[in-house]
Amino acid sequence: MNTDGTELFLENQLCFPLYAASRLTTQIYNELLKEVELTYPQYLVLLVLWQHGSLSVNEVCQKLLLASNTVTPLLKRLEEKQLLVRKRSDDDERVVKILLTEKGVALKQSVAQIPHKIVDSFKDDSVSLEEIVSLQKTLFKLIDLLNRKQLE
Amino acid sequence: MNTDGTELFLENQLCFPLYAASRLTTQIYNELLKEVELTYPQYLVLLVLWQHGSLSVNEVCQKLLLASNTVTPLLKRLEEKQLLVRKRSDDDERVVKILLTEKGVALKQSVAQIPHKIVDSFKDDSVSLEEIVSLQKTLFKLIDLLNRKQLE
DNA sequence: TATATTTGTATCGTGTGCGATATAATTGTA
DNA sequence: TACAATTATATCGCACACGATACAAATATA
Repeated sequence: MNTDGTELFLENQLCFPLYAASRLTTQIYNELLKEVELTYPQYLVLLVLWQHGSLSVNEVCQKLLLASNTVTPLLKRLEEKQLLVRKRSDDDERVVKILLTEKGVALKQSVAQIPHKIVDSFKDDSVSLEEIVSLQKTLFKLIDLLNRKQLE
Repeated sequence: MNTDGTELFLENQLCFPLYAASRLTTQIYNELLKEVELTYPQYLVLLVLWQHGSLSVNEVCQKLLLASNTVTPLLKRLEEKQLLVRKRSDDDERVVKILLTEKGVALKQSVAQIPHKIVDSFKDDSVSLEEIVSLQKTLFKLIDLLNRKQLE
């Protein structure tokens, strides 16, 4: 294990490929999301709401690893689109609950075919399923590590 | 190989971890870059210029996989900081050449210790060097694949 | 119970990313 | 040589991200 190599590796070859791969993947999503007039971050918010039902702003933040200064405006835009409603909690007046509207619930059907299209986008001999599985595993470990560092 | 599993995997577990890991990693860089008053994208521009010397706007775009609508304002901010100069090429009047100033060249020394600090940030038992190497490899394959799709 | 601290959400300002488009210079072609 | 297509760069508008900060509600503590 070469210390110099490790440093250069992390320096020039880990952060940038993460940055580039993230942008390129998001671009593919955005193309597919165009027809339902959603952005990728908006789609992420809906994904967690479809999965978990009603959540507080803070819970959405936790799931997406984003802060309220990003999530609040995002939720406002989704409320303008009438996909959800923001409602102050009665139990704790600080908490704002996010509730999907009928339109918001219904939208799930309209994006149901996106996973298929994404799979098609990725269909290629250059990256195997095993590699993707391994990639995903390591990414989650990395996220966990970085998330812990951040809270220190 | 389960087709359903693959779809769900790519759908919910590849794009989001890329997005989250990229943001979290960039945040660590930004903290370290604060003292030299650079952002992470600005640092990327300087990295390619330090490595390759004078480049055209288009060459910077190619290296960073960004378009001119992102890179041009980035270069303008770096020019305001007097780290580089933009100069129209004589050969081809469409081309703008980017030249590092003395200050821009000198800044390389000020960020020389960042790789060490990043390595420290990542020092953890949860992710091995082998995993990171494998991660990086797959990311570059993925970038290549996505880049090719984009040009189609 | 008063007050200090913490928590949940929001606001503000700056810097990206990027789709759409514009413009000028160059190249290709009839 | 005209004129169409391409190329390099820039502009504009919008939607994030995020650091810094504000503020009210809840909780902890003296």
